Amino acid sequence: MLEGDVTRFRADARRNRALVLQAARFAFEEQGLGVPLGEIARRAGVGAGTVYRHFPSKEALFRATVVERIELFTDTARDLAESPDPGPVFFRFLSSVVRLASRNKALCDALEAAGAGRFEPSPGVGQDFDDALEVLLSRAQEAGAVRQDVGIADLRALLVGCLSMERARAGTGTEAGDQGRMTALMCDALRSRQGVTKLDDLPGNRNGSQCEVCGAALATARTGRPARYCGGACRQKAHRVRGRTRQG
Amino acid sequence: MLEGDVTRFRADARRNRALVLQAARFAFEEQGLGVPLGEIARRAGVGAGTVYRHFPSKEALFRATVVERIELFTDTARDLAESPDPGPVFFRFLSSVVRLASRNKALCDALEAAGAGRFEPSPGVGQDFDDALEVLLSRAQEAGAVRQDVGIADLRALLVGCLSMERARAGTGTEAGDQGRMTALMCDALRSRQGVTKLDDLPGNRNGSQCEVCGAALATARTGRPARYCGGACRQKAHRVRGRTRQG
DNA sequence: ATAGAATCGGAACGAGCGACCCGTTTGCTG
DNA sequence: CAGCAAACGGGTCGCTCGTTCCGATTCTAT
Repeated sequence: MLEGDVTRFRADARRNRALVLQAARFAFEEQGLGVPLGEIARRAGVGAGTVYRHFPSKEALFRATVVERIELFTDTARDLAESPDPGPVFFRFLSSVVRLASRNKALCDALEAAGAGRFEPSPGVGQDFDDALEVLLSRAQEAGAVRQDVGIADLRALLVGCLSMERARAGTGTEAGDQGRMTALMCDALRSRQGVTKLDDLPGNRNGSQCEVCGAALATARTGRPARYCGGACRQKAHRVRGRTRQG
Repeated sequence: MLEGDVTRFRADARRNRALVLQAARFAFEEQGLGVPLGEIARRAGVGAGTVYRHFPSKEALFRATVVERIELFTDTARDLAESPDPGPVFFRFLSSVVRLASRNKALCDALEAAGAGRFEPSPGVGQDFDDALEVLLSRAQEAGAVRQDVGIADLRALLVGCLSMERARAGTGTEAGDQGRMTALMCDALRSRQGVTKLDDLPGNRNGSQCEVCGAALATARTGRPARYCGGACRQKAHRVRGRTRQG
């Protein structure tokens, strides 16, 4: 049902629903999907039962808070699509999304889950975002600012990766001015330039296993369990390390 | 105590310890830190009590299985440090670590946790790995193959990011031959080349807040709660989206 | 004002997990 | 072979968290 259709609800119900949504928004932003539902209820000043009266499950509440943020990104991307100068606009938008999402653990969780195929915030929302972003990408590619061999799936993965990187970089206790550093690095990877790796032409030895020490391709094992090392040297190295291992 | 000091243990204890370690290694590789300890015990064919007899906590068991993998990486990096041709060696080593770790959820979890500063697998292990990796990095930089403005902390974050990206890319159901694609992209970002962003010279407006729609810097709010949008247009856009939001 | 219905809120439930303990079994040693 | 100490393992406890339920409360239409 639409939120605009307000006369069907009692006034206190409307008020409490707004309180729950706001509390959930802040709690999810700070702690991600892992925040206990009881804490959201406590922050909203209501009981847990009230939360369940308005949202059928914790996941539904999470979706309700995260969908609006993604729609905001989508709308912004649509606006920017009409802009001239598509290259800088594309890079600025990407950086912006990463910067805003990295302060919002709920968005990180949602993007990560969507990336792993586990979770769709709401039918169409992720697709709409992808579509809007794809327009920005292809404009930037037409303008020659972005390499031709990346697609929207790469971009989705890059977003997830940038969030991880910024979080990892922030966790090492380096000065705060470094925020955006990894994103800038990622943008450099996207810029079109001579001499970069041809992504669509990578060597494809992915089907065979690889040595766990040196990464060399292994011949397919036909006898019993699969081989783990490419030869005597690497096998010995692995066992040398294992023998050194101390007990916890 | 050292594992080599075997006479102090009964034969069945030694056997069970090995069974537990092996079961833990596989279980953690497949499911990460989240796997229940009972399942590890079941796979090893022992009771949960036996696991606790050998390892004081689940985390200690996790460390014991993950430390040896990291030491393997460290040893490999040390070997490669003596190689001529440091540029290709550096990139091949990075790709190798990502490829191997992306199949091992335990390593992903450990790296992620270490990146967030929550977790040190064992005193010195992470440091040793960083040191060995730093040698490879500086050799590659001296050879002119890697840009000068990245450091070991960047590399640590990049590793975490690449793991996230490969996982996200793999989750979208694209063909398996795409493994390593995101890592190749990141390697391109690391290559020294003209015209890349100067990482140490990024604009530093990080202290002020930023508009949640367009990312513009916000003047510091002196009145009550902080501002969230840069002006009327962005505020209206945010509320337009919020009004459209449907109930879960 | 009042009756009736919608809503509230927190107690209670159940599932899942980590940690621990103790009766039983097993291997080592003299 | 016998005795004993060490190890085994499953049963149990406590905790957290999502969810449900129901008596108490509050709102609104008449």
